[in-house]
Amino acid sequence: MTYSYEFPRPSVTVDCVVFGLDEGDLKILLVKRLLEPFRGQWALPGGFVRMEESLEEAARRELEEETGLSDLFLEQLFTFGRVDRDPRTRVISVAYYALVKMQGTALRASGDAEETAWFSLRNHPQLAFDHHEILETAITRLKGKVRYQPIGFELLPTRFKLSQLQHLYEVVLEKKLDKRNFRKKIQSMGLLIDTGETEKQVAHRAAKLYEFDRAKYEALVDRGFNFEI
Amino acid sequence: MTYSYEFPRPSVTVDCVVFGLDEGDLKILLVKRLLEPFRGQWALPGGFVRMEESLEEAARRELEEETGLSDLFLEQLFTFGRVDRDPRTRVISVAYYALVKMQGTALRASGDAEETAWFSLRNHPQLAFDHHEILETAITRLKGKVRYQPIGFELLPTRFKLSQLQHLYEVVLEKKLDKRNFRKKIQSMGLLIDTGETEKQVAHRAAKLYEFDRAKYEALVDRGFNFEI
DNA sequence: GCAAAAGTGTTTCTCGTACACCCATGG
DNA sequence: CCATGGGTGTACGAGAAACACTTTTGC
Repeated sequence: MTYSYEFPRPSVTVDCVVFGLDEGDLKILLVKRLLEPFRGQWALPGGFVRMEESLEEAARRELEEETGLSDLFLEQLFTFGRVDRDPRTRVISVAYYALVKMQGTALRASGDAEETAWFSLRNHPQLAFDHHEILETAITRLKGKVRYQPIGFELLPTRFKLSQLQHLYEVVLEKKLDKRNFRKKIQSMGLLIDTGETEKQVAHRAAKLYEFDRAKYEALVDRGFNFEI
Repeated sequence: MTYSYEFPRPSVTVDCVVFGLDEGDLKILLVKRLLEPFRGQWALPGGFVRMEESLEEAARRELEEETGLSDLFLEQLFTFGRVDRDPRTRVISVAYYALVKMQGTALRASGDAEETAWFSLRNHPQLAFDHHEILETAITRLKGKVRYQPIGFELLPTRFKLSQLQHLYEVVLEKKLDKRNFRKKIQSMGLLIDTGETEKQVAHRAAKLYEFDRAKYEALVDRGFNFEI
């Protein structure tokens, strides 16, 4: 081994911003820390990257350990490396963001988390480390990306109503959308499968339920299609 | 210190994809490695992150040391962390991409680089490590970003002709653009300063020279303006 | 006077936007 | 029968796309 690999090494962690949609309210998942530093404070789920796993594997493992969540949409966000971002030693954090179908998903706190809970996006406790900055970066990314890639569906149940889809965009983009124009646009893409089902037992006309047609989307992308809301 | 900081630590490097525009041809900057592994092979400029510098500082320092370039547009790209991406030990690389005004910029090889040179984007030597993957990621990012942010100007001299600007977009986006429509669109944004100067000594009608109006762009962004080509 | 690049307007068509009423269902 | 959310069409205007000729300059 040459000299170069013997530079002092920073610690490397992954941290995850997990978004969920709860009856039209955008939420994030936080864990209460069991360990120092910031013991007892709320923070993003995350932890140290092990030598035998990739960064994404580390993120998925930590999410599973601390919150019980698995199989969710996960994408790398940004790597945070300010020298003093951890009060004890040099720690570089590779941040990810995740989207989860909240309805019917139970949380389980364990690992380095004392407690796990969902918080409303604009009403959450103060966060440990520079996690507030990570969160802001994730929100910006989500708002930017949701318009150009069909990732919003990751926040909805597999079968959903058009009004749920519209509401999702309204919440994420923070602006009202016109119902007829929204429906016209989304339907014209031809990416929704009409399941033939409707909602049940509602005190008004029952809505049709749709599914996102992932296979068709991927075929269209190959032909140069660009999703855009 | 708690147990957690005593996990084995990976090495952390930064690697930079440096783009330049040379008479209408998109180029990247490579260095020939002085050290093992991959000694004598071409690679992206980069190196180990030191404990007392941030990631971006590390990227700028390595670029300065290995190529002599400073003060260029630099933005974080992606972090590569496959377990076996370095044959010797675990190395996580935070990749950046940079844009440089090539005309009038001289290179200087030093540091861990035996030699430094520009290569045409689609005709370059095989690269060390997973640097080919990093390069492809950078190209995709550049193509995606150049249409929505005025970063193309970073590749042109401070004063430029409209035809140079159009040519830049044609090269990066890999498609021909209509001259009249391009000029109409770019001029309608009101972000170009007419310097009153023209090119000199050319065997045809002399072109007007423009500068990008960064201050005005930033003011417009604050009012919700979106750059788009 | 010719080669070479600069510069310039109009028409057509697509797509985004604005906008209001009837329908189905449960209580 | 009423409250609640579901579902539908059209007219207008802005901006994208297509397209060809004249101007300036050096040699």
